[in-house]
Amino acid sequence: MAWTDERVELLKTLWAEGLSAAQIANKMGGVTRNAVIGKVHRLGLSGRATPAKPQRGCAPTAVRKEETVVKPERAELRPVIPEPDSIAPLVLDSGDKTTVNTIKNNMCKWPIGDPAKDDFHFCGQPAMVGKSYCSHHARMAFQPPQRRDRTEVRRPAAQLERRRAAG
DNA sequence: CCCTGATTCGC
DNA sequence: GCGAATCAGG
Repeated sequence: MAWTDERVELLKTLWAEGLSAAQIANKMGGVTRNAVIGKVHRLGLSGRATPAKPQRGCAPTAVRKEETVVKPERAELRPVIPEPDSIAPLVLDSGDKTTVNTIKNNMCKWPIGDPAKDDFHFCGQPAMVGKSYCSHHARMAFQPPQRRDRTEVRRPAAQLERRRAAG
């Protein structure tokens, strides 16, 4: 399937409409979301409605606004990568928060805060049946095994073989 | 696991 | 120029 003028127009239109690359690819047919994204890039349409995102590589450097970055004490928000059934034992006594003593079997056990501190608690959202986390956190917990170290993942030789096998 | 866009690089 | 594979993040 080639990118005819009409198809490019449609692409630009849908992209401007706010549809995702996958949605556009699905609508147009004959192309995958990768093809759509690739084309979008070549057309210089990237960026769209996703401003607050430093692309990738986590190297923001400059571009800093003091008016939005205000964090006096950030001691919480620290996923410690727990295990589905063995959250580290910890103190309790809090009442309001979903602590180790108030959490139920059907509540999300995603830890929030530092297990060594008093404000440690759990997500507490309704967890999926048979799971220990809510749908959102359940996905987060599965991320690790996918990719972790990537010092030399861009090895041409490694990709080369993959290319020839699938390409 | 599902998804999103971003990037690379052989073709 | 194209787009699969992959990355990075949610």
